[in-house]
Amino acid sequence: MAANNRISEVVIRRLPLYYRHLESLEKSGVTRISSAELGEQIGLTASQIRQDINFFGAFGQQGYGYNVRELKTHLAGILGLDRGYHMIVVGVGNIGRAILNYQSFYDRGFRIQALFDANPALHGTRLRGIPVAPADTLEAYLSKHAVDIGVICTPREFAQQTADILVAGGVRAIWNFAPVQISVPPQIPINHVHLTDSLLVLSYKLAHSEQAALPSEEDF
Amino acid sequence: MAANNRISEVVIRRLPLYYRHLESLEKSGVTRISSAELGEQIGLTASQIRQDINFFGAFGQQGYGYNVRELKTHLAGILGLDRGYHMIVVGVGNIGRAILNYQSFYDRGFRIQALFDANPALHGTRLRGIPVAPADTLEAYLSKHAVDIGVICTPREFAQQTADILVAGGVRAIWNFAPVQISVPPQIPINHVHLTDSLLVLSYKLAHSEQAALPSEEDF
DNA sequence: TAGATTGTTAATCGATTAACAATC
DNA sequence: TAGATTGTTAATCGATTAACAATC
Repeated sequence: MAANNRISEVVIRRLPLYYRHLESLEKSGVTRISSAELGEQIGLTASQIRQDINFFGAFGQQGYGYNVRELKTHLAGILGLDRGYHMIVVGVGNIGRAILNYQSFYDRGFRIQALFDANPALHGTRLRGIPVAPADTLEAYLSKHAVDIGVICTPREFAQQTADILVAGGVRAIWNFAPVQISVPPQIPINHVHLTDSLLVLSYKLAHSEQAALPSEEDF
Repeated sequence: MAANNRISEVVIRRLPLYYRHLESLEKSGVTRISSAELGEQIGLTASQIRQDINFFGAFGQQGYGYNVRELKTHLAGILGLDRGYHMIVVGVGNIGRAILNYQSFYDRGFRIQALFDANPALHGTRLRGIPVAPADTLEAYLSKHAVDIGVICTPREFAQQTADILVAGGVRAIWNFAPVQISVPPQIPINHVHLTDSLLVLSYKLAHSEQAALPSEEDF
């Protein structure tokens, strides 16, 4: 599906935005939309939206625009949401639990099969119905189960070794929340979520915003 | 500090990476580094690094490179980390707690003063020493305390109204974790953390990776 | 000093926007 | 059909890379 050859990263990163917005349009009962309307709603130009979509195919219709449900379905396919994914989460501290609680992941086909944690108090318990196994049983688990996405929510010092075990065990992609750089073989897609980076960008904007000039250092 | 006029977003988003890397170099005892070495280590060209840094000033020295500690200090200033920020977190579910547990935010000057939650069981308790107040006391709290950054970790349906209260109460920037689009006045910097987007990008990459062609649909 | 490496300008590359013929 | 809006090519804009003189 999809003429995928070398789509640029900036385009790929806009796809989830398109997808989310189409989902919400569909929920509101909107059945068709033009690139101009869509652009206005999500803050992009109509040109850019048409360009982006046309990297993958001609899903619109001249004189009409796009069928919301149809375009959404195409995007789901392009994003790989038309298949199911098996996920495991290693480390069920707060971030691990936050992910577990995201119902929308489940709805989009991302199924968490198992949880792993070093804390013995959690072993044998279930969180949201999913069993928590000892972290040192991860390797054995992977030898018996096919896992698509491994989510790393361990403390930073265990992140790399966890990634190594995941990759050796055949996990096909890594989603890393540990605040440390992790290296994996180049064919394994990996996404890092650096919360700190997001906060520092916000800090930059705050420090350089108009308002920033006015208030004094500390007013507490 | 800093010739800040209209630095492009892509440059700004690289600053935290530079900063984090310099921190780690400093910890390892590295005192000087050239743009070529730095580029190799973080995967950018030497040219790009020099360009990025020079938007803010000439912090290097010909024939020598950059002094790690000095450049880090400059970047801290540029990012606004040389001042302290007062933060509050609204909603202390898993994401709220995860943020609370990020020691590194505290170390960089982001101080969480207060927590708010709708759950009565939490009222009057403390998490990591920080008191949890009822969500409906947020407005009163803001009338008495100056807050720089408001972190929204509420369920999606309360996110916009929380943002409205924060902005009306004088909060200067918003960090939003609720999976919904929030609107605030244009002068208020806002950063959205969309975990779903990150997962969908990973899904895209997995669906279009080399390996993806080989395995069958479901092998479980 | 000679060697190294920055700061900065110029050249290239890629992404966005504009324009318009095709067509529903 | 006439009007609307896509798909797509061309023009513009911006970001990255290359090059090199300045200088430590």
